[in-house]
Amino acid sequence: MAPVEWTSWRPLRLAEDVPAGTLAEQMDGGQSFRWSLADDGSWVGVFGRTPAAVRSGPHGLEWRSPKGATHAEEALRRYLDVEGAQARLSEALPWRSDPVLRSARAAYPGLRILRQDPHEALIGFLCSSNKRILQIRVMVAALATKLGEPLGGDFHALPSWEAIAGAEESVLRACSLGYRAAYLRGTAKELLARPRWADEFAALETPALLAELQSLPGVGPKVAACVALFGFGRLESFPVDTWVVQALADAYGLRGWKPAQLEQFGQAHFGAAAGLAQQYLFSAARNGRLSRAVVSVPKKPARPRPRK
DNA sequence: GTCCAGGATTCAG
DNA sequence: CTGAATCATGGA
Repeated sequence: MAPVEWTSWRPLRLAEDVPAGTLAEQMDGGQSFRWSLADDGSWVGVFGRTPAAVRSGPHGLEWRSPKGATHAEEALRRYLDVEGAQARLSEALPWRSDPVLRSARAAYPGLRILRQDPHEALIGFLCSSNKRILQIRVMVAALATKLGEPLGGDFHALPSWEAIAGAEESVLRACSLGYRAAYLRGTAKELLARPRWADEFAALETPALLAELQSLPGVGPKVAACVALFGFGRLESFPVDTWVVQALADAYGLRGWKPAQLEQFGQAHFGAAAGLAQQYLFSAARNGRLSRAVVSVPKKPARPRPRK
């Protein structure tokens, strides 16, 4: 395997600067599971079928790709939302009146929701249940290496549904998937017959999208919310995992609330970019940087509203 | 050994 | 409908 020849580093010219701490959280904070920290401090990985590297350099965020890659810059600018749509959405979040959100947002300035493709998000979060981020990354890397198309160097695309559905049991088991192997195979078998599934799903309103996602094996409320947020750009989606449960209990006084109730609270309280607010809180909570001040103690709704 | 992880599914009530 | 048990694996 010939070593990869990289282009020189080039600036991305962001709407808002991204410090190294924010970049680390963005590339390895539980959104995508495809990026690794290289010895030189840069983040190296594959998005879609494009290998790339990014780093927080002396002149802001910089990128490079293997020589010969076409459209890598355009794709990366989209992936990282360089154009700044999320900068405006973040500004519009209620951080002025919410000191918990304000401190979480200040801890990770410039943090963005990665605009992953649906395939990447779905495979990643099918592996995510009851697993830590590091282990999810290992599982996804094994899937790509064993079943994904080689992209040069040691880079591999994520496996197609056809490759997953046709994989030997021993191969999947060697990816440390545990019981999630059945989730992946089950979803692969259903989507194998729907090559346009991502386009069909993308045409749905968010409630219908969530319902369609949850009809897949291994996709429950939380995984569906993550795939909608990270894979389909539904910024209003508010995934509730164990960290968000703890963050909302500690900092918002919402002890004893069930996940569906917390999801309803998050969307009502944070609005159109609730998913982005969720990512600030998730990152702050997971890294022990969440403000402990209770900002509000709303009344618990009598019944969680069904997701429709 | 015990507990937990960006939970989902199945089953008892 | 809700809550508990179960699932496979690895790290703290």
